[in-house]
Amino acid sequence: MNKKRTTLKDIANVLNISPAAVSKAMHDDSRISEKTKKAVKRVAKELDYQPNHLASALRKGKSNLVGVIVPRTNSNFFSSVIEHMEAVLNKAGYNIIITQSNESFEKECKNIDTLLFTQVDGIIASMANETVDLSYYEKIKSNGIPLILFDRGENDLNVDYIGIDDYNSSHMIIEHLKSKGCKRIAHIGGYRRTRIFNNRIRGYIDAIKKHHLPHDEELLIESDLTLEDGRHQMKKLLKLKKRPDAIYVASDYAALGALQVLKEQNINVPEEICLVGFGNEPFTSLVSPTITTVDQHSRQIGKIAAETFLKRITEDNWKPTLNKNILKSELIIRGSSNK
Amino acid sequence: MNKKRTTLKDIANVLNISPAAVSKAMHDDSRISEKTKKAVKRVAKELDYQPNHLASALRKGKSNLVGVIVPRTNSNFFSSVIEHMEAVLNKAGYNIIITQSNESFEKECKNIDTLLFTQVDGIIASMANETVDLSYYEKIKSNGIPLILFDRGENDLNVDYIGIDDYNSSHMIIEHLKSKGCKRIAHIGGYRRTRIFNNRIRGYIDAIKKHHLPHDEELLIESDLTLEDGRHQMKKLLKLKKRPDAIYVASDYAALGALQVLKEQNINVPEEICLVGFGNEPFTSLVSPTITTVDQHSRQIGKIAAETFLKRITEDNWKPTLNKNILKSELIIRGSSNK
DNA sequence: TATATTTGCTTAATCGATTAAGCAAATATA
DNA sequence: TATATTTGCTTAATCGATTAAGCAAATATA
Repeated sequence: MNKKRTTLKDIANVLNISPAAVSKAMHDDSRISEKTKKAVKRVAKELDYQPNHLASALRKGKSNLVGVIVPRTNSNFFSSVIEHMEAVLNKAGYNIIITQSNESFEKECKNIDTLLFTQVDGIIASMANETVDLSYYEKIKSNGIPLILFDRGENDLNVDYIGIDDYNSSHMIIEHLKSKGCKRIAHIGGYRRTRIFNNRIRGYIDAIKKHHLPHDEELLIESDLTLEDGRHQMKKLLKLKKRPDAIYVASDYAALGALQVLKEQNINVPEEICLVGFGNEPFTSLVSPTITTVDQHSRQIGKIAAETFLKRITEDNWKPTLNKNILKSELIIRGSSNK
Repeated sequence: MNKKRTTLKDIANVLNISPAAVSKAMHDDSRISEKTKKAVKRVAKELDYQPNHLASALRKGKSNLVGVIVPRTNSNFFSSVIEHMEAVLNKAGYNIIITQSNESFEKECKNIDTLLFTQVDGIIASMANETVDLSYYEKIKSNGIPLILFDRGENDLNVDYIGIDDYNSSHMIIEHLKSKGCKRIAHIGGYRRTRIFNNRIRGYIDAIKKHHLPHDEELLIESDLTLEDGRHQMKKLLKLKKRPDAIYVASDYAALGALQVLKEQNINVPEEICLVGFGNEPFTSLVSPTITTVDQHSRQIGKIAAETFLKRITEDNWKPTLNKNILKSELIIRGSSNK
């Protein structure tokens, strides 16, 4: 019975005016009399009118939807970015469609297709670990809608990017560890092909050299940064002849894995080995000892990403260009390195 | 230059046939010749044709979008439910729009409006803690689209529901604790107004009585189940004259807060006090001691929720009715209760 | 061979909302 | 009073894809 939704035409019929007049009245067009506007709005309310979003999107050529692609939502960093991004976009009349790639290149491509198919007005994305081939992202660009990258981005795409200063973050960490008397600092880093992890590695190497600490090949490890691999790489490090006295891990998850191994082997943290993670995931302050880590200002990143999108969408003849927005990160010193 | 997207009409013009024929050819209509189909598909590929989803959704009266509302994505349970729900729905040609309520009733109402506005074909939701007024959910029902609830649901809405047997889960926990010799078992539960938490409380009370354990008012506490409140309520319990020797917490987050307090006060877990959480969040196996908890079969829940939606959408004259799908939960015994 | 059926398309309407163009009445200006 | 402008609407086209209805040619059947 309640099947049919109210349309502009229904309201028009009640008031004996044209649907066009109703449409204009609903949008407070200056050429419609106050009397008509009031009548239209009253009837709209009475009939519980809900505009058909598909029709107006089709006609206006914009859907007021923004697509979001993240490696996973199940991480405090990403869900916090999304939350604050959403707040800004909602205020501007946009809704978001969240998709997750689960760090898979294939799933990411599917997500891009899905979002383009859904006619989103723009895409805000953080790339999967696996992603090397950028042709799918080029597809977004050639579609003419804004593409904004955050955290995991690529310079080669020449689009807006929001992230933190990874290179400098490594410097902060190394300086902190040196100030605590650490002399042999290892780094469990991410894959070099991912720019942010490469920057952390470069920062690590340069900082080590700057402070005249030993730069030993066996102290620098590439990892997928999962908890499991964190465990695995930690075990490998502990088997070295010359053990490190500090480990800087490029992700909190892998750092937690490392911490588990250290505890299992009864190695005192931070007294024997200092540990630093990256990301300020909530659990870093929950485990014992609490883990020193780097805060990436997720709220700021979300807000700026959304604002950048809104800026691009209103610019008249905007062309995608590389535009980096690099935030300063914050070192959160906790138990695992505070000796 | 690349502004205009290819439309059916463009393909039609190239081949000198009607757009209607092109549409049918793309959908492999039996009344179109193989020759034409091949030609159409070839040209579609050449011109990189992407169907306009808005137009077909408007015409067909369905968007192939499913709205999802969860209290937060930043929890392993919900993100796992979503992941598996998505897999099933994608296979059936549906995409999902994820929204989070952040446990706020107001945000939840906004999300419902947003999703209805976006013309989703159905909504799969888990309710916010705050939600008592169900009128917004009634709005979904009166819209005529399927509403499927999971985890946090309400019988009064008379719709499909997928969840675990909370009442029985409490029994399993109490039996486990009794088998470990616990005699005075406290329960930090959720708000009674939320059905699942009420069921856990009822289960706790009935199991306590069944096993002739002391049912003491001061041992039963209502909480918002955040980590902070878990800490707070644990401290209160420790101040009791007759301390409990086991705590069953209705959420892993609050259980973690309780564990922190126990460790801070140098109370041995499980020897002095046993602890059991709920939800099998990943961190329960990461902290020390590892936390005994209840697995809610998130994968199953996501899968069944999606399948239920697909069933409802294809049913000819379906009327929403209460249809509970209750899964058996699984007790995962770990260090915090294994003495 | 004459009629019936099938094949392969076209025509035209439709899903609702929006907007350019236009028209008549009301009001302002010279 | 005659013309110009403004007000308040209507008409008709449009955004693309889809589909019911229909038509001519090809093929099948009597």
